[in-house]
Amino acid sequence: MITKKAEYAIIILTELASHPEGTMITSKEIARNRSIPGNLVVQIIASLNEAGWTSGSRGPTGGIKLNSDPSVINLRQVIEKIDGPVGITRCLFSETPCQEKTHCSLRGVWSKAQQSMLTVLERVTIKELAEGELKDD
Amino acid sequence: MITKKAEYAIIILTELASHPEGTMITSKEIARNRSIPGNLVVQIIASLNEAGWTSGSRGPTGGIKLNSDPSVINLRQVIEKIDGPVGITRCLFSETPCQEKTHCSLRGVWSKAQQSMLTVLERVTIKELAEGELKDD
DNA sequence: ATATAATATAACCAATCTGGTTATTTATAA
DNA sequence: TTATAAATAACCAGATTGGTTATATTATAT
Repeated sequence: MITKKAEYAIIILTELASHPEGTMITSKEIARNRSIPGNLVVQIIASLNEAGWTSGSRGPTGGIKLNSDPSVINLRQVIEKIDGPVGITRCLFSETPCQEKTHCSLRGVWSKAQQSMLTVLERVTIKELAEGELKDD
Repeated sequence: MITKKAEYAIIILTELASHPEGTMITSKEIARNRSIPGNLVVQIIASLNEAGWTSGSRGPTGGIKLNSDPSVINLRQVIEKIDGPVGITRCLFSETPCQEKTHCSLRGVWSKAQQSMLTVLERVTIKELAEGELKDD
């Protein structure tokens, strides 16, 4: 399952993308605007920084700003950065197919189903999400 | 994540489908043939019985037999019988969208991604899996 | 009848994962 | 030098998973 932390990460990036380019906002503001526990925001942003998508500056007037063009960050990337590799079954985590049968038909099915899901997630960017929200604010 | 029990359930049905129609095999045989812990097989078959796909008869000469045409059992059905409703995110388990924004763009994305995955799983039947195995036995 | 082989049902359990909380440290502006 | 904010790390309770164990029930073979 895609974790709530990954979902929060997407929401945090969307929040950042919904402010004018280069703007800094504090993690506290993000937490308040999006109803995410404050300390979790900080924790998640650490990963987003690691990916290079965001960066923070400390002290008063400090905050977080978006470093990357939100149109090039897609949801799969964010999910995998936070949760690690996606796998809809345990089977897909093992490098090699189990050897129960010479060829396990199931593995191919899992793989296809998962790829189908990931393709949808790859095609949605943070920018699109941010724009999608504007429509009904 | 699709649990190992659901995967086992599919494998058990495939094993049953790979024997001549009407044949009974014991849960112990299934366990041995497919390397599944014996007691788990019994546990899982209870659910398969409940769905009407299989039934057991007790005593010596007893065993399990497939009641349904394996070409009408698809993987989504089996997974949902064992694991309950599928949800790739917590969000999709709540009946109503959260009200953070008037319209949450994310929910639609999750839903589309999940549906895409489920469609693949719906299109694969137990019969196809059983036939797929024959190719390289 | 009775022992045996099989399904059926239920309770239990250790390990892992999740969604947090708490505490501490570091940097910076005023 | 003090307040504010990010950064980092450790901890934790509850849920889920993938089993195991124990016991009851039923049907057959002898």
